[in-house]
Amino acid sequence: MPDPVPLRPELDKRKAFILATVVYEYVATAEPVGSNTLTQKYNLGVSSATIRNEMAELEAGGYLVQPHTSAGRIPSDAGYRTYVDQLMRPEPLQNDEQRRIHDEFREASRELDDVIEHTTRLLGQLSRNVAFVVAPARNSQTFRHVQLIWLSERTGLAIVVTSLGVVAQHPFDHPGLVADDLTRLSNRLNMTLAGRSLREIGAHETAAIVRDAGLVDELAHVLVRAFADAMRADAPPAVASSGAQHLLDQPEFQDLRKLRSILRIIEEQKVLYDLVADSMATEGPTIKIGHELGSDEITECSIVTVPYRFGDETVGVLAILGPRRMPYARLLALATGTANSLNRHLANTDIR
Amino acid sequence: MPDPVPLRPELDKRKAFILATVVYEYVATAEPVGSNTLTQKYNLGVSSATIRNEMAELEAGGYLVQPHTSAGRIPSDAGYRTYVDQLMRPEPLQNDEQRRIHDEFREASRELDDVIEHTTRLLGQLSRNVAFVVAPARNSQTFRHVQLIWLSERTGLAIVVTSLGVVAQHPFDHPGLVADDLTRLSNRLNMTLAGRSLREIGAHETAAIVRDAGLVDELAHVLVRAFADAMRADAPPAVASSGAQHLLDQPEFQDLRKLRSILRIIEEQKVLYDLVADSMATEGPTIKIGHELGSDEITECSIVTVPYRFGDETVGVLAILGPRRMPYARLLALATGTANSLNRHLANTDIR
DNA sequence: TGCTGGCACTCCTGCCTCGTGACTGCTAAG
DNA sequence: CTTAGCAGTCACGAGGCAGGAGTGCCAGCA
Repeated sequence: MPDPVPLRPELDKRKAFILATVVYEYVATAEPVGSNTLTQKYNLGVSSATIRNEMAELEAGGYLVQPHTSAGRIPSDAGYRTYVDQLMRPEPLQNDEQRRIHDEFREASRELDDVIEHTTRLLGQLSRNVAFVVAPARNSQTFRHVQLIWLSERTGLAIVVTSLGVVAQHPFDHPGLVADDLTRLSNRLNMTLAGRSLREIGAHETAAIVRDAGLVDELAHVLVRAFADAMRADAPPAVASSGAQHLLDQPEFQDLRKLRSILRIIEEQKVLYDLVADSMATEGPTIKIGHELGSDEITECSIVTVPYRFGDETVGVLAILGPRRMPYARLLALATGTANSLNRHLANTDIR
Repeated sequence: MPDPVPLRPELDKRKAFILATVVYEYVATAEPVGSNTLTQKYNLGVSSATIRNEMAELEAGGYLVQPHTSAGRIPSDAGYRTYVDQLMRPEPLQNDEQRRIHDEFREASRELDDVIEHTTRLLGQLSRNVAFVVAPARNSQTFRHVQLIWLSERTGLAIVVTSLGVVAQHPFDHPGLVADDLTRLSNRLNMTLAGRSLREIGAHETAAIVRDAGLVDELAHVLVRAFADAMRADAPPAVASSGAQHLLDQPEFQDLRKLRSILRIIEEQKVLYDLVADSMATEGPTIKIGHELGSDEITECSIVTVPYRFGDETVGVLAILGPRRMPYARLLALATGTANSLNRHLANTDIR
């Protein structure tokens, strides 16, 4: 049994450098890093024997692990964590990536679904990893407009427009619909609800407004339900994903069993959402490494998430999922840069 | 060089049975089928030597191939084709599958996107292969209603409702919008266009209607564009897919190179669409085997497609993609059964 | 003429062995 | 504290070998 990992004993400068270099090298090569590689490729000023001693201590401290006795070392979860928190140098976005992001959003549509889809694909391509994006939940949006449309004597449609331009529709049936009734009711609802958050608009409030409009009870009931359905404030947010094929390029996923469990996860929106839900509460980026993800199935993975905003509020998150051995600094820059562009785009999309 | 495959020389009854049995056995076991296996597992009434002679002739006829000298035989594309066209017995839908489909559509939503998404997942799960569904193109739908909504002095929204309940939105900006103008114009458009196919409604016709409404020229121009954008009749139809993880269960995709190229294809809606676009012109199901797919990347695959309908017209297709070694009869029944349920559901969804 | 048993031949597959190379940890000396 | 040297460990790949599955062909029989 290894000793329990001590809580971050101060690393001296040399140990820190060695740890950072092991991470860097392992991320680049996917091969366990040995003491000889370090002394030859990096200018350390000491011999490989010294590095061996240091590495042994880093292993004792829980930062490195050895896949087997006669192999080099690879970072542990704690090693990556220390690297990410303390050692990693922020990396600026490459010019061509910057440009690509800029171009993508310049010609982006104003339809939210399209934007989310395109953002996901963009992030998947640039990161060469799996990207997924949690779309804004209905309840983070603001009510703009409702229109009850008369389609025939017995069917109508409730259409709700929100701040992000999302149009939610819900059809309703009732014998004896009258166009004027619906128009009058639409106007009432609009006057009362405009500008308010979907979250705070409760069913009983709308019910009261509908009742005051003086409609047949039964019709009122149908309308309230249609309206509530169209708002659907509590529906789980959709999750779009892209780039699953990049997993195959990673040596850690040559094993088909691992690959399968991850592919299964990627196809389940609910699971993806659960993986990143808590990072929506955080202001800045979040990085989760291996076991920190809390799921046995993907202990070999890490996820970088960056929330994006609409108005003053976080409404969703961008995420990049890949092997723990991922270029954290680059992916962080990429996700952050994309999130910034998305923020700007959404702000311009607002239907004021 | 093998001789060119003769065009379907009549197979005698015994050859036909042997071919069918080889397909059946190979689909079940994924192992090349030898003459001994056939005589032992199936009651043929002749010895393995006779089967060997027959199989050699089937190979000469292009129906079977041998992976290597000392192996059994597997069906060629032509072998599968003959099996599918002439030998395969239709298989009824299993009861539990039937029930599952029924349940799924009973509680299906009335929103088209939801329905397509659920259908795709259903088909992926039941087929244990990759399923994808081409959503109805806009231009196969009928115009029901347009509503130009006034949101503020300078922004409005064009909302188009079609027969399938799809709501297309497009925002527009123009200084000095007047709610009454928009309402008046909406009414005019509705009167003229209701019930017509989106395909036949041209931009110049709408332009004429808008012009007659007596609006400022510039505003008229903006509205025509917004309306045309919302109709977007020429947009390529969306393609939803599900079940990629099932590929990993197939022995033919243990090779990561093959797997990668297929995964890449699955992520490209355009490519998926091109693979099945022509089968929308066909009345019934289509089965494409290996090279028939016309793409070098997926010669190891087959696709079963079944078109689905809305009103009198084919609007999209369900597809199942898997290894050539797929249970054609079962998947055909599955896709057909699902398409039937989808047809029924869409017919009920129509907003009359 | 068609079917069958027998037989030699081919070639994949799994298994074992063994050499090689890449590491390590340890020790003793600087 | 650092370093050179050295013995020890272990994964990995190549090569060889036996076993087995399946074929084609041939000669004999109904």
